[in-house]
Amino acid sequence: MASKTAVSPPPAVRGRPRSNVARRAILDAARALVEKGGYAAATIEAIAARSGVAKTTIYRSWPNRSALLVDLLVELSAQAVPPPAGPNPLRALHTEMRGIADVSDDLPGRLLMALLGAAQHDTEIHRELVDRLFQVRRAATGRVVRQAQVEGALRPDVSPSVAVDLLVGPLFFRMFVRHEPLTVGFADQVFRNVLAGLEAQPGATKSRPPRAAKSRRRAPR
Amino acid sequence: MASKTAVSPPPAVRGRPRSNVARRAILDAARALVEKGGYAAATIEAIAARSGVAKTTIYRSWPNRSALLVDLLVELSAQAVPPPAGPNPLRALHTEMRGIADVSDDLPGRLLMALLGAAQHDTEIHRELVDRLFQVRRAATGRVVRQAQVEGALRPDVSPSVAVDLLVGPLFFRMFVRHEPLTVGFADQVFRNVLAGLEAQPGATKSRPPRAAKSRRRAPR
Amino acid sequence: MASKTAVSPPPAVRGRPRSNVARRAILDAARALVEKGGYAAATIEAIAARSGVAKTTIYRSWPNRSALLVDLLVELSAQAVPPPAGPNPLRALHTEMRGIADVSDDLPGRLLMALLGAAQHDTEIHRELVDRLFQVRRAATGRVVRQAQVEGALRPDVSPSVAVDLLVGPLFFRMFVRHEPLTVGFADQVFRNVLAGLEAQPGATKSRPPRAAKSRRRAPR
Amino acid sequence: MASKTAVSPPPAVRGRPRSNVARRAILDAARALVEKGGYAAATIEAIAARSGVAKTTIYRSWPNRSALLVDLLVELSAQAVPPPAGPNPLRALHTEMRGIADVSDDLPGRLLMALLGAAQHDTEIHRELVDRLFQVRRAATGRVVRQAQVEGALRPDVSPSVAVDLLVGPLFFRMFVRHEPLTVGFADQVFRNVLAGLEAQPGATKSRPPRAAKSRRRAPR
DNA sequence: GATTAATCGAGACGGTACGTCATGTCTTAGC
DNA sequence: GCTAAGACATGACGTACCGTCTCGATTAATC
Repeated sequence: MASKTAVSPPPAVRGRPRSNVARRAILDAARALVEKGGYAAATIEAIAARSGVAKTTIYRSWPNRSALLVDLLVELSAQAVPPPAGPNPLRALHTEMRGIADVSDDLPGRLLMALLGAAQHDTEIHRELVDRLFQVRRAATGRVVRQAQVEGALRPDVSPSVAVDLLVGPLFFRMFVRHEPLTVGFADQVFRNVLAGLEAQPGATKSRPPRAAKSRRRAPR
Repeated sequence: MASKTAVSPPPAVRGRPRSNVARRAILDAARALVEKGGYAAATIEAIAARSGVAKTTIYRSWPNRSALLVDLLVELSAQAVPPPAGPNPLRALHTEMRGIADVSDDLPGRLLMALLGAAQHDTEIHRELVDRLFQVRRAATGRVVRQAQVEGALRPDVSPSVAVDLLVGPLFFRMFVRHEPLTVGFADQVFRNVLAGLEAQPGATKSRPPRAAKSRRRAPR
Repeated sequence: MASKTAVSPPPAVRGRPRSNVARRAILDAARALVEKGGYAAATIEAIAARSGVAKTTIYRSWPNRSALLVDLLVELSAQAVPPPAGPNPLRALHTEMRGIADVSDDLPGRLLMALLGAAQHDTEIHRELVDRLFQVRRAATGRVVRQAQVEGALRPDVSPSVAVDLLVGPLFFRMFVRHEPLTVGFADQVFRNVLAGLEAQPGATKSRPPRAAKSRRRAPR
Repeated sequence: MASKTAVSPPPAVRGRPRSNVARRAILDAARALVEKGGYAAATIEAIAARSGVAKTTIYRSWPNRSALLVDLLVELSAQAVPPPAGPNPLRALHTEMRGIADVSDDLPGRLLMALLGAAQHDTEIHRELVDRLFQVRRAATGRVVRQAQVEGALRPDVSPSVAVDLLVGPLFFRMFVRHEPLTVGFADQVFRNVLAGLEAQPGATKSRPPRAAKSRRRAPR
């Protein structure tokens, strides 16, 4: 003990380590429950029962069921939609949108919807989702937009953040608000029509009549 | 008696009619609770306690608290954002989007978010929201888009349904997914940039004077 | 409907005539409900539903369901066990005890048990039972005992009230406390053995043939 | 450890043990409520409120309030009327009857009456009462009767079970059916008069002429 | 190899809210 | 006028999960 305090703080993990077996069993049980009964079925109680794990063990690793499910979602989505990449930024954006449409009806998509729903009542869940899912992805997509602007493929006067909202907003709207199937065809339409408004004009690259821009940009009120 | 059987059976409301006093008290209590404690605070139990009404009376009129809150929302939003109208369709669309941004942080907006959240777990709520709120409004907005297409202000080859998604999708995305303040400025940016992709090309179809575009883009109000 | 008023005797009385019809329907419904679901099934609500009568109508005639059921019981028991009668008082007593055993498992018996049970929590029911059922019968039985004493068949130094308790107490005890079948054989045993203690001693007062006492004690069956 | 595996697996009480503090608080609260408001006042809700215990905790130990109250009654009666004992069986019986009369108006007596009432509607309660209260006591009393028969103090041709019914039946009848005070004087009268019929005849022991019995045995009607 | 400390399962605990049931009172419309 | 229908306040029911808290029994790293 003397040596322990004397030397630099060694990791010194005392006691029995957390069981990976338990962790896996918990996440698997949660996944199965969400799959067949939706978010509502994945109660801590049910997860514990199904995984053969004590509630205590769950609460030792997660503060509540939403945190657990966010973990599950992160795990699932990591292997679902890879972040946008490739030499052609516009194509990368298009690919990503189609990817979103693709998984929207699978488990990760439905789980995301459920968690986004819960996030409306629970700030903590929202923060978790933002920190662990949205932020990374959004930043990546934003960078692709920025690159397209640099290359002259997109108008540079639109903030990448707004551009991303324009592209993915309609997709989420369909899923989340309208609860309608998110087809690849719809993703294509959104991509095409939004791009039409964002693309740099054929002849005019970066210079656009300032006056028009002004009036367009004028804040009403 | 003859007349009764002769004519169609009158509704013949039997028994003691529902009390409007109770209904008002319930909705008012729900509103107050949502206002100060959010959706989570508006439990049936709390609503009953605050309104001085028996739980059974609430359950007699609504199957669960979400149905009740949808009723409340319908009531509130009726007086909040009027459906798009006016001679100039583009201006009407713009006005509507600004209206949405305007109320997004008020009670109706927050309540809508909460209910949309609950709708992710409860099909019934979703159906209610669609039937009693979205459908009417969406149809109205769709008609305005269609009119703009007829007048040659918007490209006719984009389905009005998709156009509406492009316009309002980003707004909901901000509110619902990103939980960021929905400013009028943002609504303007969305409107402007989406329009840029949707409006009829200058020399293309119906030939509309470019200058007109300017005024069209001017913020209403 | 025209035929209805045309044919059947037009009671034509506006308010009241329904009264007796309703009363019968109520009691019949109550009886049916008790028969198939026991006391617990005969709620005012259920009786109203089954009889097609409004709850109000029931409450106009009875203060609560127990009062109603006491009425039903009185009706039923009137035709079940007639009060003790006959020239030979001892035989009358014996007959009555056998009568009680006989009906103990029929509807009146079971209903009585249920009401006696409810009477433990509800003074009102108890008073009703006493006033409308027990008192009359008990008085009659007491008179028979008294007569037997006068005739010299029973010892005169035992209060008739106590004698009645000795005779019927064990019967009720079996039914009520032990919930065991009340056979005629058991009634006989009780009668015989209690009588052995109550009857006048052979040579004592009115001189009864000793042999009778002996035989009386023989166990039947 | 060796011994543990060697021997049969011990009961192995898993999980957190039931709290005796909670149990005591619950029973005490129940007792207090019964004391001042009768059986009706001792609702689960009220017991929970008064004892500061959660309803769930109560339901974890008892299926319903009657089961709880039976437990309370067992506890109370254990210290109230001790089972009959002593060298002289007749005196023991007499003492027991006086004991019953003694406590009949105290809490255990009133509680027993209430539970017997509830038992008329609820088989489960009845079974509990029989198993945990009546059976033991009845067996003890029966043994005393048997002993008295062996000693020649009581006629041997009467089943002890019937004898017990004859002795205590009238007491319960008074309490339960007539709701009249159970005095020691009444207990004495019952004892004396029943004994008069059960006592072995001075000279006559077991021989009784079978023939006379027939006519008297005839079923009246 | 013994000590030790955090893990594990199990399940009891105080809570909150749920949705249901029956009570007895009341308020309508209808005949 | 009384009836049927049914809304109403009340109060208790029994259930579901929540997140926390004991328990005794395992582990593995440290001593």
